[in-house]
Amino acid sequence: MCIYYTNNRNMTSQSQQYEFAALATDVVIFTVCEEQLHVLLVQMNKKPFTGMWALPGGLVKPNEDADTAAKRQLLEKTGVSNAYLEQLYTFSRVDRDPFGRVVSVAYYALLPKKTKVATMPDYADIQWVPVTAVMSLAYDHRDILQTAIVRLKSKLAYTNIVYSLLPKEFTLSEMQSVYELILDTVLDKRNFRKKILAQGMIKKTGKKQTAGANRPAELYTFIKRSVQEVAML
Amino acid sequence: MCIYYTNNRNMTSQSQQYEFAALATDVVIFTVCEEQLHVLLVQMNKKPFTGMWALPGGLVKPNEDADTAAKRQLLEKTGVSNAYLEQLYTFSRVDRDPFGRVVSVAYYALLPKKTKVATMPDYADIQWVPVTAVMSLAYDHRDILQTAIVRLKSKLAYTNIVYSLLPKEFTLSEMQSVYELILDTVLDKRNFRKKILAQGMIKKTGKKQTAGANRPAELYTFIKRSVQEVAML
DNA sequence: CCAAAAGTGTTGTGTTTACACCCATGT
DNA sequence: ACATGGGTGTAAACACAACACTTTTGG
Repeated sequence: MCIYYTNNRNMTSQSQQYEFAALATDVVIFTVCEEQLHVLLVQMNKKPFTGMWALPGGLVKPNEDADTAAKRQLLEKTGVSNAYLEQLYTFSRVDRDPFGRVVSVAYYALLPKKTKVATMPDYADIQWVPVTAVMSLAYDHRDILQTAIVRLKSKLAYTNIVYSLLPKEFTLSEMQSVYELILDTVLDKRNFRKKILAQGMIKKTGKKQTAGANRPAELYTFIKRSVQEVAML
Repeated sequence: MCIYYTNNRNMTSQSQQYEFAALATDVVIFTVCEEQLHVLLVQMNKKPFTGMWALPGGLVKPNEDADTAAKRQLLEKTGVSNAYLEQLYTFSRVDRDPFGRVVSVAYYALLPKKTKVATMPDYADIQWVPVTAVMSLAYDHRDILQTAIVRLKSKLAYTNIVYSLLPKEFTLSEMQSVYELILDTVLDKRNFRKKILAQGMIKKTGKKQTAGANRPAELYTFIKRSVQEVAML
């Protein structure tokens, strides 16, 4: 665990004042279920945070860039490999990790539904938690989560990423409810449908979804599942 | 230059597969002058990039977080300490630096006008360059610059940060021209003025600015110089 | 008096909002 | 038959886009 860099850029005579940092990623994994925005949290079983909850994360390996590490974290924790994943912000407070200089490149991911998660040997527990129910978290993870929520809200309004929170086929009511839950607004059903359909981004599948004692809903699907900048609301 | 971390988070028996990285910041410093968006570049005098141009940047010190390091870079290169400065993105490609693992937390800064810059001993030269004239850059700095330009455009449209590119007192024509240059659009003078004045973010100073053989322009100033999310155009 | 940039309103068009009832199904 | 959520149109208010001439100054 001793690494020697000889000739680094800008490292002149006073190079002893520079240090190396451990590089980590933490991933804020969101999903919508039971009419609430949920985030995936792990419970730590190591000191000094034993018993506390934290975002899933870990060190970046020598042959990985941060994106790859985040993708790996997501896969390890959820088994999902094709979710929406975006770099969020880099957190580098000197004292953010009690064990030393650890810089975290934070990411956030969006999953279409509550995926079953397996408890991992490294953690005491792993759970989906409604964001409104999140109390204190280890490290600076509260800040990371807060930053992720702000980013998610703004991305929902200005892009079509809502597709990554919805299953392949979905009803317009489901879609509207995702906006209402996350943006904490109430939307007019008729106006919402008019606007969304006018974007031309989704189409009817022809199928219908029967759910209980009411009229079955048309199922829609996204024509393109790629991010585009569009004013959604 | 040998650093030993004993007990890091998530570092279990297989910890030898983890490595430490040097942490750097690079700062994309923008300004508008001579009817063009300019970026501040430094010319390297060290191998293997001797003679090539790059973004100003350097290693983060042990007692600094990335924000502080970026602020220091900006101050060292321009003498400016109160500019708009925002984290942009973290670049972590494994081979982005030929000397070893260097992760760069990139920032971008906005200055109100072409500040005189002093050549520093560490660099062969330092210059304002129109972004359209930038050819290849050292490291992955071309990507960083491209990312910064995209971010700047979107921030200009959705926030009031244009204040950070304008002097304390400015004319509406100057303001319009900043939008036109950066967003590469042509705006209608009357509609622009109507909209900007309707935001209520700027007010007349009462002073006028005479510039050549024409009618003097009213000077305006921002009521609040803080970032707000507003649809500007 | 000419050149050059500053300043100023109106009208048509499109977009957004507000709002209430019928439809299809399961129990 | 009734409870439940799905689905639909219209009118008024507002925002946006297009458009041309007068004003003030310096040379």
